[in-house]
Amino acid sequence: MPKTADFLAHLNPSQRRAVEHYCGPLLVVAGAGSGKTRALTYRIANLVLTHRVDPENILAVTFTNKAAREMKERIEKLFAEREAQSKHGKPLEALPEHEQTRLKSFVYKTITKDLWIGTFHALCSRILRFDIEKFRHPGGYSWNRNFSIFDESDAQALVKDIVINQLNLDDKKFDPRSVRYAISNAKNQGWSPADLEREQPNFRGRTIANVYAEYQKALAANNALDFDDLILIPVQLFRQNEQVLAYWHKRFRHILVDEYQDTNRTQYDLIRLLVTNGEETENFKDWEYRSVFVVGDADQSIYSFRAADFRILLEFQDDFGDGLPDDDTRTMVKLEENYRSTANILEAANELIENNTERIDKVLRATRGAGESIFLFRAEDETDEARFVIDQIRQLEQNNPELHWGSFAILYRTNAQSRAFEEFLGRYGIPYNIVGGLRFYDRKEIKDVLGYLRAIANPQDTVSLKRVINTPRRGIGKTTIDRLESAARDLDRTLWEVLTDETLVSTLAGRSAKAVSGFTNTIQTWQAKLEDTPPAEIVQGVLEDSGYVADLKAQGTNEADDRLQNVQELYNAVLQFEEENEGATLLMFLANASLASDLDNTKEDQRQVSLMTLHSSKGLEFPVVFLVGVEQGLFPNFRSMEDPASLEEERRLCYVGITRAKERLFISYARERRLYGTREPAAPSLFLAELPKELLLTSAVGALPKKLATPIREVKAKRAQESLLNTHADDWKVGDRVVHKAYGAGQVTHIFGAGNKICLAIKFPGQGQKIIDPKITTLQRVI
DNA sequence: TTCTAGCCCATTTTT
DNA sequence: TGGGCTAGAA
Repeated sequence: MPKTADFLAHLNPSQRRAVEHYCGPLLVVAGAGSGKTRALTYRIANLVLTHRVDPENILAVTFTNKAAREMKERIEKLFAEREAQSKHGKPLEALPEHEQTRLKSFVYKTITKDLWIGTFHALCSRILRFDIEKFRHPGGYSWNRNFSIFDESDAQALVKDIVINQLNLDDKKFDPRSVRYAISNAKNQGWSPADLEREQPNFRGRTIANVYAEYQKALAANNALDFDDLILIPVQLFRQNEQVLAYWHKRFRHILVDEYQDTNRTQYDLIRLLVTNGEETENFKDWEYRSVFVVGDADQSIYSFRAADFRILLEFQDDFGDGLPDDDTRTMVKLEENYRSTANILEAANELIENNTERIDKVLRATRGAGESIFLFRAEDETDEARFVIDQIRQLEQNNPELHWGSFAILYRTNAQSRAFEEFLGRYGIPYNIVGGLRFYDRKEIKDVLGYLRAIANPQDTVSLKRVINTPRRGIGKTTIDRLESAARDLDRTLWEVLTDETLVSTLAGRSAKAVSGFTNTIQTWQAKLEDTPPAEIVQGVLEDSGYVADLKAQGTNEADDRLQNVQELYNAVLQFEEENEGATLLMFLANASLASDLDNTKEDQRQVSLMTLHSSKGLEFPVVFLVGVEQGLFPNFRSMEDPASLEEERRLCYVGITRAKERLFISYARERRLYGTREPAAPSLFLAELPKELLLTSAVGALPKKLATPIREVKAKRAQESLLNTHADDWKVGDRVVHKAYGAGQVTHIFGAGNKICLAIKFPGQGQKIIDPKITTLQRVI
């Protein structure tokens, strides 16, 4: 029998309840830093080990590739560790390298390979590769399994073309961007064009619905789906085809959803359909060998502008759960113990978020000491603010050997704020990394190469075809393309069909005709090899045959060199993909690339200061955090100040920012700020007034403190000293709250001995009573 | 077909 | 302030 206790022993009682949950619904309300990933991974392990659930029957959904990858890695490690213990009686680390590798690959083959862990989009695209040909669109459109996935800019371009060229609308009134936004929103609510029209029966609503209908038609003509379709189409398919739904319902007996507060209506529908096999939730009772386990934190819901709706989380109890009050319910667990931040930081976060009305009551409990005060700095302007922040970083780094550049993060509301900080970081030669910004797969050269690959895999993809038909320049200009396209329209054929029709092409001017057939030959050559050629070989061949690399080399500029390097990087990514996925096809690589956010988000650099928006910081933690630009109009942003719901979201964003900090938190605001070229006076954010005054250390009249009051090292020394002094019986009394390094928070229940020779009995929730000598073990008091 | 001056605009963005 | 896009020139 497996020793289940081995990995459950480290859990606190709430975590344990979550991890040991077997069948039925469970909502895990997981505060920041409360060990939510741990609960998820341990539960999966527990399902497999204790309840003998077949890994094939487990579906775990995340929102980011990074979260999915982390979960996979942690589960793999958990199992490998267990194997090492049971086979060798040693921890994994203690085994020789080759044995570690052998165990890991054994675990992969027998367990993790069969788990479905991934983002909503990746999982849905996998389902669609099986079943999209069974989907019946009401407009009669159809897709095949080679479908392309259009990214945001492809989608945007398509909408723009429809608004301006097809429907001849005024693009001032119907800004393609906001039209695209409205369409995306409709899809995320699960609305068809007709539904959208019903929801908004005015001229604007009708017009947008019209664009939506045309847009969907165009997507189908390209055999393409946008990100929203990847979720919406499976939902529609499940609703119209009982067999298909029954298959997946039977397959996914245990469904886990991470970041549940970020789900939108369509994603919720997908989960609900899979769980209940299409039945209404209130009628669904058949929980035998079946569960839905969702983890989230309404206080960290910051993506409502992406149609995320945290009310879905708030409604879970009425929806799947028993609906009983918090104290009696068996379908909700709260993880409130925070293992990340000092008590001061947590108290500030708790006080701030109390000002929100729409939430589940929850208070983060500290398991660590009070820590330092939060430092509030008033800067003259954005330059002064940057100077302050960089000064602090330099001093802290110098005075604290345990801190390195990677220990610091500068968090801001808008990307535009990064400039001033970059300047000062550059001036002092401090390495830094801006998280976000232009993504690898959004680079022009990468989109070009992927355009070729998509055109090969899916020739109906006219958007990709047009992207590369004259890249590099091969003399197929606008007029030629226009003529080909209008021929396609007249004959009701795709552009590709026209391009490959020799008779039609021969009507073009001689030079153009030759260029076109040269291009189509290249594409056709590789299409023929698509099935039985490894993707890397196709990529290399296309790069050569198309002249893309040759063209970049010929340019010889620095910019072209950079592009070449990125193309090389993409090639490496294909190779790596082949290595990691046995029998990988080009189609698989393309799906992966369309859904990947970045290549290098794997490496977390220890040697660079991180700069990022508050949104990007969710899920991360840093020893020292600078929350900058905390001013009215900037944060909260002026667009959110009128509407109470938006203001609450800004407050949650602030809450996310504060809870990123482990040891020290600095908050700053400026008296005036240059925005878009003009200087504007600025006022401190209302969020500052909501923080407890006694936790804030403020700079007097904005003067720069030369040195930090107490660098971390000194604080640590001081704490150690305090604990040494605390050895007199008089210093302790029953009821004192303390924090122990390994056991966490606890309370003194007995004091033994007298004078200098004492020891304490301390009760740690979930771990029983321990006898501790405060002279030997460092204890931190909690006030 | 390609280049460039000037115009407009401006949160956040897991996929 | 600066990046992206368009209209007009080369």
